[in-house]
Amino acid sequence: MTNLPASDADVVAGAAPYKVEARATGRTNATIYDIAKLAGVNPSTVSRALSKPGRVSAGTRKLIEEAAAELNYQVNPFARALPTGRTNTLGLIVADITNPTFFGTIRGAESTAAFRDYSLILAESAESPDQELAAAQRMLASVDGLILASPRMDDDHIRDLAKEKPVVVVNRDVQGIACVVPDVNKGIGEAIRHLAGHGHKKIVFISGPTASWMSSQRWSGIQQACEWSRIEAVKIESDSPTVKGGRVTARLIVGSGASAVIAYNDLLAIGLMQELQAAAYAVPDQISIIGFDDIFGADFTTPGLTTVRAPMENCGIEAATVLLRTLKEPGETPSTRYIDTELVVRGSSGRLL
Amino acid sequence: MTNLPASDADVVAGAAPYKVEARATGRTNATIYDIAKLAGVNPSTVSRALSKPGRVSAGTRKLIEEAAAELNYQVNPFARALPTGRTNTLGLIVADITNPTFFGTIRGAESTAAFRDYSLILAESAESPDQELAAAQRMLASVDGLILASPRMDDDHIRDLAKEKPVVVVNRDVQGIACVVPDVNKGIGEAIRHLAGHGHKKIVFISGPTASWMSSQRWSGIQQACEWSRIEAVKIESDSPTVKGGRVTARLIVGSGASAVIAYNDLLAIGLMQELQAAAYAVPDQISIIGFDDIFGADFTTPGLTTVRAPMENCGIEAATVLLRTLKEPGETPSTRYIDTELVVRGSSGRLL
DNA sequence: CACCTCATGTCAACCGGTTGCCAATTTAGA
DNA sequence: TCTAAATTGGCAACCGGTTGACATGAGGTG
Repeated sequence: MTNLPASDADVVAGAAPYKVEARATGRTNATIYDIAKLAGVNPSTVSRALSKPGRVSAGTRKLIEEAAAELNYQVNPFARALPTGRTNTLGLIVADITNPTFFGTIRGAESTAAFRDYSLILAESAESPDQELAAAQRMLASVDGLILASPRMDDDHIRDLAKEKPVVVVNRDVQGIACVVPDVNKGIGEAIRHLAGHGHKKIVFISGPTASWMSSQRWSGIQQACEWSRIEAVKIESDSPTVKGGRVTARLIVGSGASAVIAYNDLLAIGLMQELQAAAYAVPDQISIIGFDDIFGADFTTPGLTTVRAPMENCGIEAATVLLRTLKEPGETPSTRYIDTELVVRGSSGRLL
Repeated sequence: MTNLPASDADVVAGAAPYKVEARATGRTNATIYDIAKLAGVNPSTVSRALSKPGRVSAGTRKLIEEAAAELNYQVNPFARALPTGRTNTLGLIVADITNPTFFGTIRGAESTAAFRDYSLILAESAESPDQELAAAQRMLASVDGLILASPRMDDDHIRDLAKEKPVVVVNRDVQGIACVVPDVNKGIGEAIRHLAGHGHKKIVFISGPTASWMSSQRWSGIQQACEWSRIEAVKIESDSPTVKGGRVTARLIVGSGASAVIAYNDLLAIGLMQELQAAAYAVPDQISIIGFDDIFGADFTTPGLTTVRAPMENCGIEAATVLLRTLKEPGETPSTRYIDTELVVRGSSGRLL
């Protein structure tokens, strides 16, 4: 009840409002200052011991590391990011999380990032260029670099992003940007030789969305390979690259006179196969079907789907690897990396009976 | 070549080492200080105008917002997180990114988080309890809360994590932790009634991993429903809850005398169906097959797989919603939420012929 | 034994947004 | 018109780890 202690306590309380807040938010972790106190050194020595090897004597370093271990110390990533700008985080934006093509990309990027002690922030654009750009903008501040998987936005927008932070694009070739793209040619070559070897003379390609860069890549690859193998190739448009879209094209296929179909992706191929089988067409005895991607579930069908596998997990790994390398050694001129594709032969393709 | 300008420049360079660094790391964004200068107010006023509505006059607020827009200002999440501890980020750890069961969870959590302007950090534990715990520990520092989807670690470890930051568990019931769990009973009831209505008298349940909480849930639900419907139910163990595991059990099924099978998950069901069909058993004419989850691709099979759908996207949404609510209004006692399941009837189940 | 080099440790400013406290200003009420 | 109440604005400390500049001490050489 005397004035002095009370006022003294007030002053102290007023001087350190954050301590209260800190406890309230559960931020009770040890700091480098605690370590410094325990180890009897200066905080900055602790900082250097933990982040710059060689700057501190082995003995002191060991002392500090022991103290850190004893206090169960974990660096505060925000405190580290604030002055340095290094966030140890990668951003990944995919067009559609439920599209199985991206599962592999996500996994590859995540595992690669985790291996180098980077975190991965994931966002989805729901196939909308605007949402995609907005998500990228939001992310920019909190990541060291960005991976865009099958981006839907303009090339120019991508290049704008790349001016702020390193960007790697998967599944699309953008001038002046580091890209990771499946090289369809190897897989397509295998597919066409496979069909030619089984006596097919005419095939149909069911294309994807007309604006899709990938679809045109695949079609021109098929045309080239067919020319080489003296196979006639025609193109049929699909309204959407989905199972349903595949079903719809079945009628057109039947009338085309082709004995084999290559679809822009597995979903189309599966839909087509379902519809043909429902109409009592035998696959592959009457018609062979080949897809693209080798998505999860491509082997669930009866017969299993023959498909040109795009190793998306490898693309994710490669994209993250390129990005991490760029972060470590900036200045490299961006280039496009090609990931080999390969034909996975299952039951849906074979000899005509 | 005169001394004065040179030394002057040196001093300036020495005095502001961070500016150089800032440019090098691309951190060229506007700050609240830039806004303050442009709007002619104090930086703290800017801070309040942007984060605390009502603390600043409408006019000043508008002025500040215009300045912010003109400078294309984005808050620095690290600078905000450092003093407040609020990161506006949620962490999600899944056991296996390539397991299609989790796709829905990821999407649901991501969309819910994004809607409230939260970011989502994703990590995978590769089914390892140790890796899972390590990932969670790493994440703790950078997120406001954590979602654990089908965690593999001990209950106690989960509770330890929950002492640090709010935790929501999906697909498992942990005492004292907020959980989101599919309630299998509705779907199972529908499945058993469906089978009973088609005249089945004896069914087999192919169990999942023996340690799996979900598997025992499903089995006891099936037992109860079967008792009610006067159906005999027996259990067969599988070595792994995969397509291959399903194939292996086919022999056992054939010898069991049951006319219908319910598998712990869709992968098992699909493997079983493939193997039975390969041995010329007719599905569903000779045997009905029902799975669990309704994973991506469950409708790729011929016939399509009848399955008890676990709406994992809803689980992800619910988990993120619960977590965000907890962050806004702490103190709520954690409880378990149940998400309804439902039977999706496709071609793999029906009347015996 | 003095001098120089090099390794090691210390100091203090800094990143950018937040917030408790108090001063200044406006508005309302008497 | 003057005072009291209510807004609004400004100051400065603070979150925690990083880093350039400098001090200190140990080891090596002539």
